[in-house]
Amino acid sequence: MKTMIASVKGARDFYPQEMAARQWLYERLRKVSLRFGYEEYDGPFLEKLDLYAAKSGEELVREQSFCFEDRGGEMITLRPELTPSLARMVAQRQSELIFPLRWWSFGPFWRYEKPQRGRTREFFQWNVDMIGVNSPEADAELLGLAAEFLREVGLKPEQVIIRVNNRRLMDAQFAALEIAPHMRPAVLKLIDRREKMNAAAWDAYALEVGLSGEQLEGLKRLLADGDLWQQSDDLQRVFSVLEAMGLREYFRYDANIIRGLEYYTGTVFEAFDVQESRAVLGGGHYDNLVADVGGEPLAGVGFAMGDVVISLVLKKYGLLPERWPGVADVLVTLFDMERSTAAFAFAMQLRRAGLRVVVYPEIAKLPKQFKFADRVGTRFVAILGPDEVATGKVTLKDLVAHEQETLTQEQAIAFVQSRLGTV
RNA sequence: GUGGCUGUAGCUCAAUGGCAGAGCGCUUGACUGUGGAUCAAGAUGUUGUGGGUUCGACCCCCAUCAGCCACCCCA
Repeated sequence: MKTMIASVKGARDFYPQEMAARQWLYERLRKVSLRFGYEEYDGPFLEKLDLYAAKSGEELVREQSFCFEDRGGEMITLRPELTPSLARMVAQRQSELIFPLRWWSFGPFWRYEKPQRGRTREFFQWNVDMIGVNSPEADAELLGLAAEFLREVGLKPEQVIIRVNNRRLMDAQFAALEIAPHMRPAVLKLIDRREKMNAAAWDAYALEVGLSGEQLEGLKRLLADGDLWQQSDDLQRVFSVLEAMGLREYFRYDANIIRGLEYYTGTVFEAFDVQESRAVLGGGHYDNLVADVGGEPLAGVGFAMGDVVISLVLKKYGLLPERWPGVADVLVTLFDMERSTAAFAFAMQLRRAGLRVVVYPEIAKLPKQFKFADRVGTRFVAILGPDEVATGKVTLKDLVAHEQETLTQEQAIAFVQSRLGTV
């Protein structure tokens, strides 16, 4: 084999089989998005570096995104996330858009990270946002949409659970523990890291952050309290709506859910594969989406889901279809040179009747042509040999039913359509 | 960005420092107008890449690339 140029690190090839899986996923999330009245949109794949520098940490952008200088000397970034583009798009037309708006998107993103299982440098992400509203009911709708997607793809609450918390609730609890406001970001980070450290190391880390022993004990009590949500009016209303939607079983209150992002101000949530505690999707409520890019403050709620982890999870639970429908319904064989024009003509009739048809592209032995049909998964094989052409007929074999009949061409079309259930 | 494990046929993997193999898949035939099954025969490798040690390297050493695992991060 000649030397081959390797693909870019962390990028994936989508062979037809993988493309079918991607399309399958897209169709399902699209279906759920539309069912809830969300409109599809997209931003540009290229953005100015400044757009992200304004919001995210500069270091993150510089070290974890693909940046380059264009010919005019401008720093351009392959979009690492959609939210800043969304904020700009909303701000640009803030006075003419109808709020609350419900938008969703599915497209490629790039992050310059070290690839490993479940993490690639090029990935697809589903983004769903409701903007211009500030209510627990809006949060609940979006949570419900996320859960409905899980249900739609066949994931059960025992497999993937959505853990929910609320930043304001946590803030009130911190105040009750007399944790000073300036320490709260560090405490949030502390909580975020809890599941990744052993208990003793975490305790030490907590004291290092500046918590007193008493505060640490209080914090632990708080994190273990599964009923804490009852002290939050927001969460009571969120869970009540989810209950009414019949999706309550997908959700669990968990004080450990914080989310790294600074702009979340209210309800936050993360869906996890229960077995591996791997994050499948995440999001939350924000008070101010567009002010950083020059608009008037707007509240909203949104979440994002990458295609990589959800695909791994679906595959693990056997929910990704293994076999995709074959590329065609009918293979028309070529018998010999003299009979080939009849084959091409018949194939065209089948296509005009709405069937997916391939003609074997060279004259070959019938066993070879049948084998090809079997392997690519066409259900029917049509033969126009000397006998058929002489009588204006066609022999049609159903490879699934192991039956064949010699019919007129009109009968043959009807035969295939009825067996495929397309009529 | 840090540390670790792994890289051998299209795929999954063997091979004590001494002739590079198996299963699956693939090609052809048994079968000149009929796929899957069976049987037979056949093809396929610069052992990721580049150096080094050695009489001799898939094996040992160094570097590099890629994948995986744990950190980091997770917008």
